[in-house]
Amino acid sequence: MTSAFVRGVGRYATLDAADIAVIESQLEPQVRRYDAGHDIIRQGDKPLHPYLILDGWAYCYKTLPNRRRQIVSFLLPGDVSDLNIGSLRRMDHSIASLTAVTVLELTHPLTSGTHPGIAKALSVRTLASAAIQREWMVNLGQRSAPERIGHILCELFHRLRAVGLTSGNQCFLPLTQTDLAETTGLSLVHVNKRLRDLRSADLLILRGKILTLPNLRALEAASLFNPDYLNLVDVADIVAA
Amino acid sequence: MTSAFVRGVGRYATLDAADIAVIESQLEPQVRRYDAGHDIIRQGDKPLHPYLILDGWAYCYKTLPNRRRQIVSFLLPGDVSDLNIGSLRRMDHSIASLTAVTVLELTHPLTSGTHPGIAKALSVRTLASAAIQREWMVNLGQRSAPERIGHILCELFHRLRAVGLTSGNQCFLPLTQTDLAETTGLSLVHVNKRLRDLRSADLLILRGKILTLPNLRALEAASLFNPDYLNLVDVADIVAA
DNA sequence: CGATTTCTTGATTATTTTCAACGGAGGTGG
DNA sequence: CCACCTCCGTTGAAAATAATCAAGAAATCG
Repeated sequence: MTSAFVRGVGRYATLDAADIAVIESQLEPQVRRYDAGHDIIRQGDKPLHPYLILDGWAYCYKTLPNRRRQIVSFLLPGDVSDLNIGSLRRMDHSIASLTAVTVLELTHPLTSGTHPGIAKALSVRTLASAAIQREWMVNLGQRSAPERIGHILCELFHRLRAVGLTSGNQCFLPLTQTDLAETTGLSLVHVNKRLRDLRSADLLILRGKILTLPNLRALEAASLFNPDYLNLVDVADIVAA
Repeated sequence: MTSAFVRGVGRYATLDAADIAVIESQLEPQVRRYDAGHDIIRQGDKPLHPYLILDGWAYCYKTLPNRRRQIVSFLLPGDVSDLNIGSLRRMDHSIASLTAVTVLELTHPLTSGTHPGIAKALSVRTLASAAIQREWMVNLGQRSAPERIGHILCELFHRLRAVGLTSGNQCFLPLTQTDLAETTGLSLVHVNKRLRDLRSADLLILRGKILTLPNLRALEAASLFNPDYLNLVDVADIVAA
């Protein structure tokens, strides 16, 4: 259970033995599980505390009065939701589970200055999320439909690989085309058609919920994808070198 | 000089006399001025420290290899750029001045845990930026062209009003139509035409660099704008109540 | 197995971009 | 002071891109 924390968060700062002991001793009571497809917290609710994803996929979204939705981020194992969220009066967005998820509720002792190593690691992780959000704005504002779709798939693949959740050129991808549409700001029908183009250009295979990227470099090039913004320490790249 | 700090940041947390003394004693050496239209730090550079805007407008942007640009945020007086930015290897975005700006460089003593009141106020401010970024994603992904343009103008007006930079229904707006295009992810030509529509619907007047909103409520409604996400403590609303 | 969700496709319509051109404002140097 | 230049705003027309509408096929789930 600790492993997702260390994999996802410990990577960005040195956690000493005392830090890890704190995490382990405080883990048990604050771990929660949610089934797939449930809201964990809703837009308008009073915020409680940040969450660290231990296992499964979650996502953040905002709803407009006209019922349209925009997915604003994905939370993968090791990811953290907004750290100081407790300071706000109301949630400006909802967080929901995409698959069954296990989360760690980050109650005060873990995020406060009492354990500087942990707090530092968490805040660097938050900074990484901010960089991802900026890149998503570029995606939504400046890239064409096929580029947007390819870009988000490249991003997810890189992020999953960094936490050991890929195998070869494959990963689990629990997204429907509707989810992809709400992520990329495109209509469902358009996502379907551009996905077909990418498939027939042999840039991806999407069957069941398994995504295969037969030629990651080519998809990256076609999507104007550059992984620098992710600030990942990529295990696969280290091993390959 | 302290006033912009207290107006923009002190609003979100209680700063005690000692905090304010620290800020004032450390202000002088770290204040810098930039002329309009200059990069303060560039994508790819090694990050130095966060900035607090004391006066003037700055903005953050990302450039794609194909020369297209996306503006990802505006920094108004009292706003802070990413706090822990020093932890990253390279800037994922550039920061530039739109007008002449005065900034406070937030060197370590101000952001560290040594002055918890200041650190808290700054981190709440960062959280507010994250909420704004999420709303921008909704803007880019889910709103139509006229809604996008109206929405960003409403946002800027509210943010300026919250720091006392509006007078009546007017404010200074140093943006060209090209800037608006790079913010909203639209082409320059299209921004020009939708702006004309908004003008002829009497929802805005834009002459020189003065923006007038004769009917803010109507523009908000037309743009699906709801100010909750800004988490502002709005002086004008308090006075009006 | 039936019911529901998800995926797929074609046709039509709407929105947005691109291309091309011109006018005005403001600054610079002769 | 005027000629010139550049940046900014404006407009019309054509082309490209994406949304909407409608309907049927495939997959998934109790």
